[in-house]
Amino acid sequence: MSKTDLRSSEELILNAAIKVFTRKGYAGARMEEIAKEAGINRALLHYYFRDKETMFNLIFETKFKEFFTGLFGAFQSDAPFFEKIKRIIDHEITVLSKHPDLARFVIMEIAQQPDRLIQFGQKLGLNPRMMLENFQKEIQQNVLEGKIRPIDGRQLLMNIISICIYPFVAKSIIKTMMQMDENTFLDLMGKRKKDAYEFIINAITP
Amino acid sequence: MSKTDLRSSEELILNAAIKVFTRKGYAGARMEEIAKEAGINRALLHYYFRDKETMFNLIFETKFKEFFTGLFGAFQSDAPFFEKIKRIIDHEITVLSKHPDLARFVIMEIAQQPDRLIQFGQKLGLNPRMMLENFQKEIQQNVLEGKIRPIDGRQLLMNIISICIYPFVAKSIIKTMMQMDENTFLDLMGKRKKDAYEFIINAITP
DNA sequence: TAATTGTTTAACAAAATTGTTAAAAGTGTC
DNA sequence: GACACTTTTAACAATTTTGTTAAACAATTA
Repeated sequence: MSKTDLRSSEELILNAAIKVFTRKGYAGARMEEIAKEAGINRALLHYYFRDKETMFNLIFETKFKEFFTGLFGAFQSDAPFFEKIKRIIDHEITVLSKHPDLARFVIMEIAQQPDRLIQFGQKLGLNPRMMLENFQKEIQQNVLEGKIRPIDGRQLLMNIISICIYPFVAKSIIKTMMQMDENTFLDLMGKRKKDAYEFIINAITP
Repeated sequence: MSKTDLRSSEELILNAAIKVFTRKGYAGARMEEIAKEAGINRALLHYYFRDKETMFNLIFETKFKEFFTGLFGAFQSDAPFFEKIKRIIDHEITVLSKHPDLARFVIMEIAQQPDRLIQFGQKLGLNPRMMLENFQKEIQQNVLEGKIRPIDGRQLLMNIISICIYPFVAKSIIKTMMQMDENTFLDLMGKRKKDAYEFIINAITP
């Protein structure tokens, strides 16, 4: 393959590895399948990347960042409270619609090895604790000012996140049960940006 | 080991297999680890159960049933609408609090092989489609009667399920970020039965 | 053209994992 | 004690998966 090809082999391999790892997880992924998906042979995988674990860590770091960074950004924006909620919802649903296996992959691999959350969080300079504390303070503030009903900040936080992320994690179940194809599902998720926002706002306005 | 022991080896193996499979998934589970967890040797695994796949299918069927049957029951109870929602929430949070890996396991394995949902659903005589259709009709009815705000039944359904299940799927992330130990988490889930109910009711009452 | 880099092939080595077998010993039952 | 069933041991076979190597070829660059 010449250098004038649209994508270098390295890139082809990386994209293939992303597909296979995010679909199957570390334990279920096969180097052979990655090579096949990339349209090259197994030897070349090891020419560009040391081994399976190295490859996985590279991809996990990318996906970890993709999953958390934007979300943290939305949480930390200085928009008014309701607007901030809107941004969180829009951002999550937009990102997860584009990356079908992202949420499931990250959640599963952290469940397999919880210390990855600390490890990669530090590596990327994310501070989940401070972020959550600030958001909870903001909730408390709004409760005190009577702008929203009294509610445990942790529960509201979990509700917002759950409503955004769960449908993508359980996508195959939802699609089967509701008899939707991929496009119908994505369409429903598009509408969900508005629906979820209204649902949450109705739930918390006094 | 004598027959007077509290648990038979078969039972020990099964419980060990449940632990390992639900924690690691099919691909990540190791027969060796199951034997170790059961306190017996690998040969005995094959004495009682043909092979890994047979074992897995047995356990998956059990867990599939555990995950869906009670939930379907709650959906199909003939309680009034709000009471039904309350039962669904209570049931889900109670079951998932007792079986920490249940939701993640079932969701992940169905994501790996979506036809399992149809296959095991039929085997257990569950009819997800009819159940969902009935619940959505009930939502429509309540909307028409003005008892709840206008809402897409599919979205409300997803909201209820998401709020109940997601915290258990992402448990390790939530625990780390909110700096909770296991007991604190379970305590929060206990309170969540009431909190989630109020949140949802507030969201839908006009 | 020579040198460098990228790529394929094919064979193979090494490791991990699963599954099998036979022999012996333990257990309870008749 | 004879019998059937359970369990352990230990070795090993089979398979799958991962990783390595050397040789040849292709493409690019100096």
